[in-house]
Amino acid sequence: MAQLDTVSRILDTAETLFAEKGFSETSLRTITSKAKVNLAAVNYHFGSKKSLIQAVFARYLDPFSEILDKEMDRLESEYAGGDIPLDVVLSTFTNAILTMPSPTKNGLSAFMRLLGLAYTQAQGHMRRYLQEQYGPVFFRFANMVKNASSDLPDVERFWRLHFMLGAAIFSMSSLEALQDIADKDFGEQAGVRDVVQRLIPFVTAGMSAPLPDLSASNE
Amino acid sequence: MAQLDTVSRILDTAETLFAEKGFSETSLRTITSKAKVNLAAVNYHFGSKKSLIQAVFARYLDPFSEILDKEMDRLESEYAGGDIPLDVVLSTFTNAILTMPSPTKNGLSAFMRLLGLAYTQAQGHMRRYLQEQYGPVFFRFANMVKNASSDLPDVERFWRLHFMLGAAIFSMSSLEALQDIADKDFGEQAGVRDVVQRLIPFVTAGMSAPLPDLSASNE
DNA sequence: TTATGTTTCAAACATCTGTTTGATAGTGAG
DNA sequence: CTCACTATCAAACAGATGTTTGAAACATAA
Repeated sequence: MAQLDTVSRILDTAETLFAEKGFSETSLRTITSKAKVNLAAVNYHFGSKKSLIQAVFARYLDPFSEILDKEMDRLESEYAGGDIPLDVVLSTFTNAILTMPSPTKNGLSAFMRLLGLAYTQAQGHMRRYLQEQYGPVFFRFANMVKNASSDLPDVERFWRLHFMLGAAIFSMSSLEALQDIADKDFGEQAGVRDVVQRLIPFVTAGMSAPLPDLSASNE
Repeated sequence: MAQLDTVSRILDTAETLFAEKGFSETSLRTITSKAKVNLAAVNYHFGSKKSLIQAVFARYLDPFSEILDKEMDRLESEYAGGDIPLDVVLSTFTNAILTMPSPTKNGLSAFMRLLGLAYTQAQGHMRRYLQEQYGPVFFRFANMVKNASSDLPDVERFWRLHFMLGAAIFSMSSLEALQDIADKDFGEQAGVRDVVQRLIPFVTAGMSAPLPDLSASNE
């Protein structure tokens, strides 16, 4: 491995360790020793551990949100005001993920794990940071989904969007473990692309499922 | 609140705090002070923090797995060797969750959050514990799903099962946050039952979606 | 060269962590 | 009552954590 500068080495190592063990389970000492930099380097370059976590995310999400934004431009001009099918909208999202030049060699399964962790583990600062930083782009995407499923009641779509999100984040964040099982049990060596390609029909069908009967009483 | 004994007070408080902030983010001192018991009480009654975490899970999963097992008995005798529709199988699972007498007042959204955390956060001991302790029941359930979707290739079903799992765990673990948004944006006060009732058609449709085209090259 | 600003480093800091200890009550049986 | 057992408590323990410090090394420009 080429001798990168201190900042990059910290980011790479932190990303790997965070994805493996979580944020609070990864100490600065583990990061810095594995990255072969001094302990104080993190606080010197990033200020705090929190800021380091945000920096790890930014390195992925900055290029991704940019690509997604451009892809949505392309899509809107291509369909020129006409209706965009739902599966096309969804594929745009996943394609943006797949074509994104990975900032590190830790594939995007690492990043997906991070996303999942950020959503479930970090209750406070991380979720707020993500919303403030990348909210507009995802809001735009959510709007495209809305237009592509205009027959769906708003509330229903809201929940289904999160079902979709859950299916994606959960399976992607456990990707490596699941790939191992799939390989052992079925002899199939699935790449990230294969899993995504399986995911698309699943969520598309879920989005166009018949409406539920909510006649039962509330809790 | 009635003055419960030390063990129960610890379990209740630990459950709430774990669900709110995660396992490693919750210290024994926070638990014991909030539960108004001595710090040493946890180690005295449970042995260690790890064992406390497992005890919190056991209090939910022991009755749940028992109910699920009996429900599967009932289902098999009712259909007497015949094919059981997929949505019936899935509803059995969710009904087992919904009808389960909650050991605490922290509804089951707290427990769902715990499950999600255990799957994503606790990398080692927790997942192993869950598998060893409750593996057989869930294996039996997975088999029922298999019989109810026999037209699906094994690999495909494997992945879709995890998509399903992700949608459920993810949305349930963020349930309260999502309910707040749904209430604010759409004026709908959805209970746990409503969300589950929305989830069923979504995952059922996903399970019976058309097979994906995997012609593209691997990564 | 000197001077200036940036980066690295070992060491220490203060605080928090899970766990253990030994003393002190409380309880029920013989 | 006495004995043995269980439970609670304040205090201490040993170790890990994020962060800060002040000196040293390095680079760059005047």
